Amino acid sequence: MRLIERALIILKEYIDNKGLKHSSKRLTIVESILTSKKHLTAEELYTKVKKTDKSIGIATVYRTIKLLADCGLVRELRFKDETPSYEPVLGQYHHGHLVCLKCGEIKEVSDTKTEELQSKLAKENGYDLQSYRLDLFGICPKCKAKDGARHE
Amino acid sequence: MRLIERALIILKEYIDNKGLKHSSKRLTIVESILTSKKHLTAEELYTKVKKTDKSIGIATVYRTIKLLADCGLVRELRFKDETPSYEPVLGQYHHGHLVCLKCGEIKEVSDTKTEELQSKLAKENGYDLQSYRLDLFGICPKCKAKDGARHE
DNA sequence: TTATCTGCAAAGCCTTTGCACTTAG
DNA sequence: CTAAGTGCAAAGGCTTTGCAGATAA
Repeated sequence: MRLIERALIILKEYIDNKGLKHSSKRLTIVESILTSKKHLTAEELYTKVKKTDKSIGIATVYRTIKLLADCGLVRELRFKDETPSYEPVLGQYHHGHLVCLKCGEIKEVSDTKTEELQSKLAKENGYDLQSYRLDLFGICPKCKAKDGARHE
Repeated sequence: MRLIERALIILKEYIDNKGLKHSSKRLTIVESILTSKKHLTAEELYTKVKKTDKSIGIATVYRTIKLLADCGLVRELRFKDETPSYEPVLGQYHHGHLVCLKCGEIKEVSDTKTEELQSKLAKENGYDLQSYRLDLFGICPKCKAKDGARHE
């Protein structure tokens, strides 16, 4: 399954970059959530994970979820009055652009929170989100400095 | 301020319909949150409310927030790893587009939360946001039904 | 060996709830 | 008068954290 392999590579790089270590328990949890077709709460993931490795504790599940969220492989969903749940973010291609109206500079930005809302927004309308385009138009810091000439 | 008056009418109707009662404490809390320019956490609202009526307890703040959420006058925001906060939903009008990749249908969607995040996103990068474009691409419910070819 | 990883259980945080009293209708 | 509203403090539910032992590099 290519998407998952790619995700595992991303994770590996993240772990290596941060000087963290690999572990089989973590891998079990990662695979459990990445192969899930639906979002899972921490408890549900914990239950699922235990089927593979009964010795895993829920603290590790939480720690792994946080790790995955940090490297962008999982995102947290919160529905009204519900326990938060987590869903894998696989081959989805997401980023937006920040465009300076003065100098035309274009900067790529990505933001999990924004994505999350977009996905939710689509879902609320019954759509399956496949991709999005987000363009933010404004004045970049450099031009502000030149222009405003009075604030930072 | 017309928007707030309208909100108070909505609330009154909600209360009357449900056979609930009016109370000055509740009104204080409602006014505090509806006139807030930014979203507030329960604690922040509690603090604000206390300036008007020191005898209000935080439990009532929570109860009132829930009431307002139920009648659609306030919505909950949850940013990653942050305490939930609440923002008034008044006459705001913001929108992006939901575009169906199959049939091309374009639907306007509006969402304050998304806009707020966009503004935040721009800010994080040092930009002053002036406008934005948000297009979400996916498959609309109708096309999903047709395609699946085995449902509908 | 050293820093990270883990399970466990305790601690934390935010929110809800039970109770007795107050108050609107 | 009756049912809803409220403050207070206790109870809950979900997450995080301290610790000591296990483990990757």
